[in-house]
Amino acid sequence: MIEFDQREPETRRGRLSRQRAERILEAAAAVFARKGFHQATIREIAELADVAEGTIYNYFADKRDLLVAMTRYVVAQSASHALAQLEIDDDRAFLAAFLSDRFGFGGHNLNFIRALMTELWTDEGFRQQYLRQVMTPLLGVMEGYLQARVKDGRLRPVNTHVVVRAMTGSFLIFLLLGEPGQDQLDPEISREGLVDELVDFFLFGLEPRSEPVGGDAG
Amino acid sequence: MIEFDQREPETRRGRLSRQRAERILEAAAAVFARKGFHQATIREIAELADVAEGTIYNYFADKRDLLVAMTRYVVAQSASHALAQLEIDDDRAFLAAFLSDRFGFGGHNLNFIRALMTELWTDEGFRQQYLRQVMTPLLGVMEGYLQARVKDGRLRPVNTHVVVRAMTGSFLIFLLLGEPGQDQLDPEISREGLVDELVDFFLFGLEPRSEPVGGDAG
Amino acid sequence: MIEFDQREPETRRGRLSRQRAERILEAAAAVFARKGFHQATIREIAELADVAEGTIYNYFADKRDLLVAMTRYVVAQSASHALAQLEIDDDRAFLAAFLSDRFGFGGHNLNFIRALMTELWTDEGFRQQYLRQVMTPLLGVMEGYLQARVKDGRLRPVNTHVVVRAMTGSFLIFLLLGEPGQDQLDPEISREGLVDELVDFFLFGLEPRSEPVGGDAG
Amino acid sequence: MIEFDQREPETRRGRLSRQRAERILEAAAAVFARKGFHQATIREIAELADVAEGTIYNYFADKRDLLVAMTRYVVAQSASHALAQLEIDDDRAFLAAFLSDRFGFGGHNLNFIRALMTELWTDEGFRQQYLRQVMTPLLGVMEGYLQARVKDGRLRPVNTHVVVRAMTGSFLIFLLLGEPGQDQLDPEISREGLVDELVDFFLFGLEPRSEPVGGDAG
DNA sequence: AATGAATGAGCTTTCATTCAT
DNA sequence: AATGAATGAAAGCTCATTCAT
Repeated sequence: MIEFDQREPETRRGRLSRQRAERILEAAAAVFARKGFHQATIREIAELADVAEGTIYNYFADKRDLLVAMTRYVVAQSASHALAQLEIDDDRAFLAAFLSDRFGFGGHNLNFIRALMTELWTDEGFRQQYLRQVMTPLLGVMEGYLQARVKDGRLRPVNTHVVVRAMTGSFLIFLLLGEPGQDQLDPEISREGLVDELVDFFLFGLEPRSEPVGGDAG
Repeated sequence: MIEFDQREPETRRGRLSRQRAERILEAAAAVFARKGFHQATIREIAELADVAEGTIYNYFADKRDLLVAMTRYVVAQSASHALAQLEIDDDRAFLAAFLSDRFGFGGHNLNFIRALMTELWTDEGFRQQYLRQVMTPLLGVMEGYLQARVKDGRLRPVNTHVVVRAMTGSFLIFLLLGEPGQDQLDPEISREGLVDELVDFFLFGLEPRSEPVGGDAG
Repeated sequence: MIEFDQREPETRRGRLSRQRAERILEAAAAVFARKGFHQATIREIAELADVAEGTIYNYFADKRDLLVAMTRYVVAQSASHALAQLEIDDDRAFLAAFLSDRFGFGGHNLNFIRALMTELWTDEGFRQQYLRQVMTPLLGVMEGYLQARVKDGRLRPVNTHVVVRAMTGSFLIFLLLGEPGQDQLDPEISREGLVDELVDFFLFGLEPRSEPVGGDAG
Repeated sequence: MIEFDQREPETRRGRLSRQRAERILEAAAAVFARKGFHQATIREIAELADVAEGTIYNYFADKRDLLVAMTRYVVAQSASHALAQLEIDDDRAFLAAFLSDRFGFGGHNLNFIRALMTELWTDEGFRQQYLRQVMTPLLGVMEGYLQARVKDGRLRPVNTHVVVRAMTGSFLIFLLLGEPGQDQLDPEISREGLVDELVDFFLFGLEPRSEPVGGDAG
């Protein structure tokens, strides 16, 4: 399902091998998601992928490597899609579409994200790797977008580095605390409502608008 | 540092016993922080606390109980302090003080918070317990504060439930990604700079101010 | 309840001390019986005896010693009583009374006997000690009785050593397999029926007798 | 020595695997016998079987399962053989042969029997299982034999249920107390002497017989 | 003499990883 | 390349025993 950037004609061997690797990755995603990294066992992943345990070690160095590879695999599935919205011109529409998309992805991959977050907080090496290879590029694209808007004067001059991360955190915490519809959150807010509120907050902040703000607020 | 609500003169036994429990809790905090819950071993905690492994089980039922007790212990150290800033009247000053305080706490307890976050994402039971007993009350106070300000007309009418969580997420992600001064973040931003940027963002949002914005943006 | 062979006037100290030892022994009997030797814990025995764990070690060298002492204590409670039947002159009546008494004791102390048998089969040292100190004397009395009867010509000349043990084994196995009234054994046999059958078997064996015996005894 | 009901040619894998399982079972028998169930450790069994600890868990679910499997294994070695003597027509000869055979088996498997008896007295579940699956069928065959002889008038009408168990107990106790040749028993009695005495006792009982018995103890 | 907190060896069991086939 | 049996290092936890009070 994922596209590796290779064009050369694959050998039969190579194709089978790649398919097998993907089966393992998908099994890993499922099991890591269901159990978390430490609770997941190689045996269970192997069973789900319908390969022998030893086979996994022909494709991945060790369990941790499998987590990293799996993460890249899953993220790759969604990244391009996620960034497609950057075409949208209207800020409000763009933010809403982007957040909705991310919540959709998060909802469908909640368990996976949990496994990911767990290791992210725990394993320094994995965190460095993930941040550098996955997070920073993704955030970078967002930053570029915002910077362009700032330059155009369509957005306030803000530190895009900070703002992009703040928005990301605002999004992630709802995955941690529970999305709308789950008992943790005010049950009256739908996902759309949540997205709208967040977009409002991102665009306008807390201060009253429309009337000139008093000098003391500065 | 923690206050047990007892006034009676402690027996020598009781004092030693309490000190020992605290030594264990502090060792647990350190090891859980360094390794995460699953990676941490009772043996290592015992060694750091300079106590036999079995002794830990005289004070805590099992490993999970130790995590829960440790969490309460650390959280108790900071909660009251954190809410003292609610007295500040000026919004910008209040938010800045609050965030600074939280970043200060987060910086000093980063490892503990990591251990906490790890389990929060992983363990459903622990998450429920923590959210209900610690997070919700804390967020509730913030919500109350915001609601009052909204009522006064000093803040826009926003869904405080959402906004409080969004702000919390914006804060937490910098603990995950690394605060200013660490290599992950633009090294030119100081903590104060970060706090200022965040406060700006919280108060004003992304939209240009001072001039009326076109109706379509609303 | 047990008589230690001491006549000297006990000091208050001594009396309290003896009572305490007996409380421990009785608690030990109860717990060993309920759980078996290895499953039983010193803590549970201490709790039941209402003493501290350490106190037990003031009276008994270690856990095994407690088992041995407890065994002597329980056996002593019944030995003299058991041997009182030796006065009975009629062989059938004697055997029946003796067996009934032993089954009665066994039924009431089944759990204790189980704990005892377990260790008897397992622990060579304990077995030697028990056999020499408890079993051999008891069996010796029985042997003496039989030998006297043989000398009188009222019983066949048999190897009393073997016969006494054979009879004992015949008795014990019903404690292992379950006495009448329990599901393992033919439920139609009462304890009296069992005793009668055994006595018959002991006295007459399997061979048809050359002279008619009372019709019902067959 | 045991017969698995398979005819297909074994694979090399399968053969090695079976041999390994048997090595484990034999090691288990030895260690359980020496130490009893609770005292025995997986480590020791593994060492004796020259196998890693983990390997044992590839073949047996847990320690208790190993005990059960081991019991079946040992019992299977002897059951059919034991019942072969049922062909013998003469009662005395039959009983003597049967007892000799059982003592032979008991002597060679004394340690195993000890381990078995230990758990039999201790573990209710195991006892039920063992009695139902092993003991009752075995005793049942004996009962059938005796009943036939009673019907023929070649034996007294006795309650075969009771008598068979009584005889079994008479046999077992010598395994507990020690067979002839061991210090516990009168060292002058050989195993044959013991068997003869028991057979005598079983056939004739204690009562003087109506025909004059020779002056020697015969 | 009594206490019970502290001790730490030792237990069963799991599971990532290796490697002969 | 694929297999899966074998490995053995830990892990959490228990509990007989000690010893300062």
